[in-house]
Amino acid sequence: MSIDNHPNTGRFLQGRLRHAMADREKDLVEGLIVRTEELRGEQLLLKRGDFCEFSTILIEGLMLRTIHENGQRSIVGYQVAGDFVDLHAFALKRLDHDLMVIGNVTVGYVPHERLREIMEAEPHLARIFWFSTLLDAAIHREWIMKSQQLRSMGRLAHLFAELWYRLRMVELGNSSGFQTPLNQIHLGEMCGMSTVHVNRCLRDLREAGIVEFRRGRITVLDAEKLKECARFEPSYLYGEGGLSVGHALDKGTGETVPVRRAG
Amino acid sequence: MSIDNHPNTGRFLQGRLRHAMADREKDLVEGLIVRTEELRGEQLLLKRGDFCEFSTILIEGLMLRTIHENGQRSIVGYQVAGDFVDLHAFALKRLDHDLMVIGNVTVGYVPHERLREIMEAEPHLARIFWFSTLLDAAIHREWIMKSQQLRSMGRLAHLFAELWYRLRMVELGNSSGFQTPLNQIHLGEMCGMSTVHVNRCLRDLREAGIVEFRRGRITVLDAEKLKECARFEPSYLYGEGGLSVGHALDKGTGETVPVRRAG
DNA sequence: TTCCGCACATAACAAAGGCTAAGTTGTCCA
DNA sequence: TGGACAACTTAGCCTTTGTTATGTGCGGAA
Repeated sequence: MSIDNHPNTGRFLQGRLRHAMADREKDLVEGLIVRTEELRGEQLLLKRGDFCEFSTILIEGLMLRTIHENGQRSIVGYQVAGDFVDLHAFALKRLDHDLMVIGNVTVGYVPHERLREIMEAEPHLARIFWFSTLLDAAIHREWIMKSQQLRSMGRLAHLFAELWYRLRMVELGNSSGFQTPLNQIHLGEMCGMSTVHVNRCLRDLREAGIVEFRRGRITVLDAEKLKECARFEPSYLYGEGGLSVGHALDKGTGETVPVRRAG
Repeated sequence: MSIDNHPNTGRFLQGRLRHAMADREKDLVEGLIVRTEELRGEQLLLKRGDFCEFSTILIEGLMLRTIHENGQRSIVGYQVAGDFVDLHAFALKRLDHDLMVIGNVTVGYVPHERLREIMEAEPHLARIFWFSTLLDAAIHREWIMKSQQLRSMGRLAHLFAELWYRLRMVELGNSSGFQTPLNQIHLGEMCGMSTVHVNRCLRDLREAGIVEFRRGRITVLDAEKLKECARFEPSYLYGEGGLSVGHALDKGTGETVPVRRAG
């Protein structure tokens, strides 16, 4: 099935890259996809150490970046619909972590050969791709920060706040909450805590009137309290529309203010 | 002072990028530096939220990526001599974290304008720059994993193991250990634990005959025990020489083995 | 030399969170 | 309809870690 007649094309590429790309560029990127695949349940898509010759765009659903070490699994990140999941496989070649799908997922495959071609022909797109991987890194840093500064309830709240924010950017979820294929085990693996303790904290969050987690449905009871409890400050997601890649590079607008001169 | 007569030029760019670049390319990158600066003590180089028009190469010393939130400081990463520290400022423009120098440091400044030019003229270098930021992201992921899977003593051991490994890649440090400007407060901020507990764990590590920390000198007492205690598996640092960017992209060698076909 | 300040060290208590072991609920399928 | 199974829930105990308080040792400045 081509991307053009996929039922979810509407949401595709409306996420992190939407502000920085012209319509023509969006068409170009969509045209890179040589095949789409639908997957369901929890399964491994790519293994740590694999070499690959294609990258993956997440068209619909949720994907997890996991690392298995000494029998234990960690979830070190996730991607939502519209994300270019696997761009770093293009430059790294060998993956340093696993990619898993969860729930009902549609992925699109992009051969590295075609990526290479388009990046030479369209330097602006190349920078946007780079930006996309840098955004993942910024999210990683925020996760490191939260793991250092927040106790378990705050970490859970931060996860919910971030997920909610990212899902609303692609018009999934609304002001009352969102759906997710994650269960309490996943939450524990994402926040570095035991399942039992996840459950305790979920009860605390519910009783505090902040969020409610119930069988794959997250209901935000009080957005302000959630933000405060999570100390959630979304600027690291660069979601305000001014991704600035295109603008600053193409036009050199006055919005870039140097703080130290290098001359 | 130009980079050419800087006393530490020998180590410059011998780190993460050394295997992937031709001598000509190394010269090109060194030529990008318009000014070097020496700094000492602990000071802020760039602030979260700053916009900048240059990137930074760390020629000598140690730099920290920090995030201050509600009066508390987190160290979410660090760079060692030879690292291209600040490449992501080129594409992100607005920084999501602070950059601090610590100890005796020499930095080189590269204007974004020159980066832009060279990346268009030398696509291979552009991919190497991209790779460098992806390597930072891989390190972030490992930090997330270790914060989820290891208890405090293991996290500390992992930090020492990684630092030791990265410093030896640039010929700082030797088989017995290394020097560092970090103190116990920094260690706590890097591993997400209180200073008191850092001290407890350092005693445990010393008494277990694993590593000894003493006023800026880390002595590795038993490399095997250290590796085991930290569950340190350095493949995420892509340090084996096969960074594969140049190889796979330039020659399409047989070393890339696709695991899933996208056609 | 003496004093001051910073980094390091230790102890005692409190809080957070892990672990084991039971339940309970809901859903799917024979 | 009932049994199997997975996800969720709770309790109790114990380890890990944070907090507060206080002490020690070393190097630099007057």
